[in-house]
Amino acid sequence: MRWSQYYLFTTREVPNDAEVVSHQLMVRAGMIRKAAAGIYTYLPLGWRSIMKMMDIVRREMDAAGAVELMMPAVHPAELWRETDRWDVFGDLLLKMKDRNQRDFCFGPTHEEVVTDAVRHDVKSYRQLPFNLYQIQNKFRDEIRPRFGLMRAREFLMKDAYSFHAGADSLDETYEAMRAAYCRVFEDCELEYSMVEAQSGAIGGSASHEFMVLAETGEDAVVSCASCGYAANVEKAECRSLSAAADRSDSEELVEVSTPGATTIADVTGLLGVEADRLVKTLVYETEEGPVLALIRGDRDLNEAKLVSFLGAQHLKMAGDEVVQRVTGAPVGFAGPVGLPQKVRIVADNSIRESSNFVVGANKADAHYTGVNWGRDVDLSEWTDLLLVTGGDGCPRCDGILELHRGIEVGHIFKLGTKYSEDMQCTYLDDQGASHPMTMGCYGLGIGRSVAAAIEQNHDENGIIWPLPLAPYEVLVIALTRKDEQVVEQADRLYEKLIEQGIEVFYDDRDERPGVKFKDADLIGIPVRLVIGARSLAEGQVEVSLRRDGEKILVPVENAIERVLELLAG
RNA sequence: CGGGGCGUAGCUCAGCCUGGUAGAGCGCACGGUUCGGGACCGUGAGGCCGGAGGUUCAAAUCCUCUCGCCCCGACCA
Repeated sequence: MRWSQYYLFTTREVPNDAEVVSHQLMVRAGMIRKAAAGIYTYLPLGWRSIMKMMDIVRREMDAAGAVELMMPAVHPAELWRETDRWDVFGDLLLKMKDRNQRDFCFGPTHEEVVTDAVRHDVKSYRQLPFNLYQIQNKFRDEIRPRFGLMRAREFLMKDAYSFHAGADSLDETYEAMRAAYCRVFEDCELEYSMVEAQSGAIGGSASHEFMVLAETGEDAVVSCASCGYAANVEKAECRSLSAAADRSDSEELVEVSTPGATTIADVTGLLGVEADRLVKTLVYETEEGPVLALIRGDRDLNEAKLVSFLGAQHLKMAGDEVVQRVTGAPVGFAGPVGLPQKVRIVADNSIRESSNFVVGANKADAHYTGVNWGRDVDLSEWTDLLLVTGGDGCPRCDGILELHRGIEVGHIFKLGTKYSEDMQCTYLDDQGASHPMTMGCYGLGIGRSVAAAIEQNHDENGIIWPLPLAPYEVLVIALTRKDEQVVEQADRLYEKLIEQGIEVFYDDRDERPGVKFKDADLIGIPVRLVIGARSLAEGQVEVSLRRDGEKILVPVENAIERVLELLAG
């Protein structure tokens, strides 16, 4: 493709609404254009990379035995009401009405639609298993779309759904999908990590996320270098923390005055104790009333763990009024001892084995010291509520966990029978007995993967495409339009490369060399072939890789050969 | 949705505090000089200052309301 005939406009300025580097570079390189918050046009150059990603995903899905189909983007509300998700998904569902005021939504995911199709078509265990996938625009009315394609409201996703007669069959497909996802991200040359994950709103039992490691990732993951354990911090476990306080339980319960000390830092400063001697008391609201959660003062609580322990539908930090009502004190002085009313208390294992803690006294400007479980307060509900972080002990071996940031580019779930039960998607077994089908589902963010690739592959001058995702493989630059020799040779080499089946982009614009080099760096095409008057006078052209920039002068007649060599790696 | 910030030319921004008829750089068009890492000179086009209402002789500027966008939190491929 000749640039002069293409639709590509780069910019020098970084757009004022782009925060992360992949977003900035995609806009500057003329790959995407924003239509509204989280809603983008994929411009021709961007669309090519997106299509490359889709091709890779298709190839691996097909190879893993999945079958492609295309489901509607618009879903009737009735299907979503069958699983209750019309309400559970909440405002994330982009809803609309048709002319008859019937409710519809734009599909954010397709469990309902695919299950509806399957329950009509499939009746027998003999027809199982199968795995259906599509690549389609999804719609989620995100509370906060951001970072360009990283969290968009309309975004391309590959979603697959497998149906089985029983868990063993699901396990096989799940494993095949896991392997296929690994191949996809390896094919893209991305540095990624598969981690244990929380299954979230989609539901189900086991689930794994595929994380591209990047500073700007919105997720945190921990991993163990010794045994390979890796998990999203939402899900991660760790070895029990070493006992924080002495075990003597000799100290007496004493109320101490702590005026204005509403934070852990305030209290440790005032009392001269370490933060791990404090117990943080967090007040949460659930649909079944308030709950207190206790955790060691130097650590954070993992709300996902609390939710699943409580089995709650909704969980949020209590507001000031609720805290006042439940503890009888303003925010900052809550504690488990001497509460004005009976409240459910859940305590983290991190504080179970230790004693002589400091807690809030449930009145303004006061804390207790020397608190001991059993003697001063009875705690019956113990569980793991810890938000694991770097430096914690690996739960599987004696290694130490490292903390990384990651971009969630894929997520696979064992759904079990959650949807098939709600929607009566059943089959008859060989005894003629009816069972709900066992399901799996497998999502992969197309645009997000491309954005993640840029996060991982760029420098101060622009994108450095991994070859498999590059919009074109080779960029031919005619450094000037004024020199007939240069133009003639560049045209010829461009045609030759096309004949070789190479995807080649040709900068044939009448621009100054500096502009062309800057743009070349920005759009990041992996292999560059420069034809300039100076070297051509000596019968040479210049071949280089975007990644290292090292320029090799080669005789014109060897140029194609060298380019092919570089492409081959 | 809570907290913060911003809407002025295609892009990045100044002007606003202290009201007086709209600015710069880049980009774009034309002419000229240039031509291996975003050249230079000249000329020019381009803005109901996000929208509505109000105060005022006079509003980009002050006030009210609205819409949009961005950042921090809960959500997720």
